[in-house]
Amino acid sequence: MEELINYLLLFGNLNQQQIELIKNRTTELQLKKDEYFIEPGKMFNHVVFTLEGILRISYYNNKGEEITKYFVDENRLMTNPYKGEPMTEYIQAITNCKLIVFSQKDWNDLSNTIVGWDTITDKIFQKALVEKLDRRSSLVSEDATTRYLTFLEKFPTLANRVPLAYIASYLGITQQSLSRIRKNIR
Amino acid sequence: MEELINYLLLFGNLNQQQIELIKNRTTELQLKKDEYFIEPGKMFNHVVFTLEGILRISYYNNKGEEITKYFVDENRLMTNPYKGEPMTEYIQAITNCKLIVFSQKDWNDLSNTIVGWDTITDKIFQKALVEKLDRRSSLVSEDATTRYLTFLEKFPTLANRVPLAYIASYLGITQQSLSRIRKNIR
DNA sequence: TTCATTTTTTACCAAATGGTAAATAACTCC
DNA sequence: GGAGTTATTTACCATTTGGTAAAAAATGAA
Repeated sequence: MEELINYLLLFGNLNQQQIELIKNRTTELQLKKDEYFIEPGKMFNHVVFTLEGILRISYYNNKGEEITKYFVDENRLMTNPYKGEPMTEYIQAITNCKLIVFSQKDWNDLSNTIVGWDTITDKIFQKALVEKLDRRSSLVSEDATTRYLTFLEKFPTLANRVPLAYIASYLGITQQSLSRIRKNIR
Repeated sequence: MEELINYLLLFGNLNQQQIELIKNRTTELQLKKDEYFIEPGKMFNHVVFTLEGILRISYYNNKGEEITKYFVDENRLMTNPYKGEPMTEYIQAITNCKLIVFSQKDWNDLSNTIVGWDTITDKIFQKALVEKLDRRSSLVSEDATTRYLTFLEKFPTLANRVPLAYIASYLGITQQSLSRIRKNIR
């Protein structure tokens, strides 16, 4: 809970009263390892903050392969960027997760009550998007080994907590290749 | 000019008075083919709308290769997502360009004068980011031929107007490979 | 612990892509 | 139009990565 408040405070100011308003609107949700939180076709207009655990966002490409688009680790705010449209992606818990979930109604209430709420949270969402774009972008021009090394740099804590197959899929290589790369770099 | 207004109106309402305010704040800028508009290290807190021509956003990776991160074609609003920080990327005109440029001051004035300005423009910037992320993301898991076919689908008008080397760089392949792919798919 | 299941590693060969180099084509500037 | 420049294509071979298959290791359940 405090984690969320501290995170929000990095992007703007909130007084004690506003912080109480926020706390009153939060719901905790636990997910078990491997559990799918959201699947394609479902509406998802909630906002989620990750207290513990790792989420994986994935989809099936037109070759029928399941592609990991990105991971969401602890202390991140996430939402459906195509708000109002059915999800096209899966959200899956890779580990046991503890989440804070805002319903669309609660989120709107906060938006209407707290001056600057949208400014703060839009800043957060935009920053997350820009970072994701940069990471995904740099992968395109790198060879497989460099992709993995970059991944280790950017997400040093994820490598041991995420199954190899998901990392390989995120990097756009086969798991055999990633296994070979792991061997070669040590 | 009308193009910009029509574009903005796709994302929210503006009355005639507000439209006049916007028009009064616009400056036109022409760029010649191959001219660099912005280079790394420079501050760029402007907002640009593309009336005519194609821009290319690029950077040097750590192997010293110049990577094309994305193209900006006609009728798009663009800005530096790392506002306040020096640019890390180049913005180059690939063709002769006619742009509308808002200075930071003019932009802020609009933001302070027009109710809903930030809502409209943030929506535009976020949508652009989400689309870029999706496109870049899908490239990661595709082979070279599929990358090019996807590119043709998404940007049918760009293929003939952008030099092959830039497209290859955008797709993360060599220009020789792209040339070979072009031959094979006809 | 033991067995069954899942994950990761390894091996081998085929296919795709990269790197170097040169030829051809297209474009620019006098 | 012609010379020089730049962009694109082609060829050849080396290297990387993928696909199939199987072995080894790790994990989980009884």
